[in-house]
Amino acid sequence: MINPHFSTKERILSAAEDLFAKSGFAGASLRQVTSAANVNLAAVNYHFGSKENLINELFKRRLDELTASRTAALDKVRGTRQPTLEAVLEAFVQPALSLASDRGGGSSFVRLLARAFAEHDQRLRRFVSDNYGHVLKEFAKVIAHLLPHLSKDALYWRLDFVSGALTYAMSDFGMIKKPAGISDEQHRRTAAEHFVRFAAAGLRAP
Amino acid sequence: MINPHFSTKERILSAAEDLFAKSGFAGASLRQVTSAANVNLAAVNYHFGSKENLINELFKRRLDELTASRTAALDKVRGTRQPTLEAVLEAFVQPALSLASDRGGGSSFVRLLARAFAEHDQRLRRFVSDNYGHVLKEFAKVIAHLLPHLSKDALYWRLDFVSGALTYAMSDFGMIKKPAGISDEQHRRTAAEHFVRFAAAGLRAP
DNA sequence: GAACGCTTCAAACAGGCGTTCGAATGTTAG
DNA sequence: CTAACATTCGAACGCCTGTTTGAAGCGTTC
Repeated sequence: MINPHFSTKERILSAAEDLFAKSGFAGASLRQVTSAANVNLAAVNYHFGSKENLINELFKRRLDELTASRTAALDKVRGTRQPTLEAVLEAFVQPALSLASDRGGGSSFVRLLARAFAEHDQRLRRFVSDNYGHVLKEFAKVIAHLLPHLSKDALYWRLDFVSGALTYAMSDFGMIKKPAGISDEQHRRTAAEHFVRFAAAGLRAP
Repeated sequence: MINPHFSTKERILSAAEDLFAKSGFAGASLRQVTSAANVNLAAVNYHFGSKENLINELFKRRLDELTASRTAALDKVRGTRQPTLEAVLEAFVQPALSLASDRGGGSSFVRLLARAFAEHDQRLRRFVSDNYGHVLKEFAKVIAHLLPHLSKDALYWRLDFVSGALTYAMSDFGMIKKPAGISDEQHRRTAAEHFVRFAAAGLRAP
């Protein structure tokens, strides 16, 4: 399961991602993680200091990547002459989708994100919103500009619905919904198309 | 916090609901639960058999209530001459909202539902879908009838987005989004209005 | 080769976990 | 009052938790 060529630190991160996604942060123990990573138990505290810090590093690794490619995609859309709502949404979804399809185990992380959102653990929520909230604000600004008729309140609610829809839909990827005989890549593309269409219409609601 | 007039069993259920919503099923211990409920530790295993069974009973108590009132609301809508999509969505959301506003602590349960959704614990998912999936199917049928132009696939995806958006938004009720000086009841009503409008438009997307 | 820093290791730590047990207590029926 | 039952209680069970410790294994540098 875990590639032995990777460093101890990376193997711990990968195994932790998988196990936390499967059993939750409290549900998966460090012994399970280190055993899956083929690593000594004490390695976690040596490399990460504590279980809690391991969780933070885990999010940092993926979210840095995710927000970077989201920012890039958004800038690209902004550069075009007439940005459409669909294009902005695409810029938001596509990076998450390619993360989920990453061979490096990003699909577990997508489920982990959904879990983190459901948890009302203030510490984790704070960490995420502090470090990555600004990207979401950028998207909100562009979308607000594209929907000038919408009140601040309504926009706020609808953006929340959009992120909820995305989070939960993504957390199911590869679980139950994929029909047999369709490639992962194709599955994700149709997922993205459905989502963008749905979200754009919802945001444009009268 | 916990009403001492209630029976041991009920106090355990209430305390468990709160604590599990706050810390997760693995994160909250029976000692925390029984201590919050002002009840002896052994009472849980005496009344419920095990922690796992306590969790099941917890869901049963609320979901029975929720699905019953959803079914009633749907039947009412079905009885009208020209059911609108908005009315059907209202029938789906309103029972969840009044559960969340229930003085009996239903608001914790709403967050618990969001958590259960995010957990990919097969046991729990199975329990929920086995016992309450038929109500969702009823809603899906009515909505499908109202949107005849939609393919089965598209409908499936969009219903998933809708439930994701709802779950996610509801899990935040009373947390950060409520502006000061607005009553809970009013807050929930505007939430429902925003949601129905958003979801209806998304479902109707071209 | 000795000394160094970095990493791994087995073992142990104190503490919390779900569950079980037998005695004590409370409640109901004859 | 007594017998029978239901519930509560404190204590303990064995197991698992995150973390710490000190020694052992390394490759590098003097």
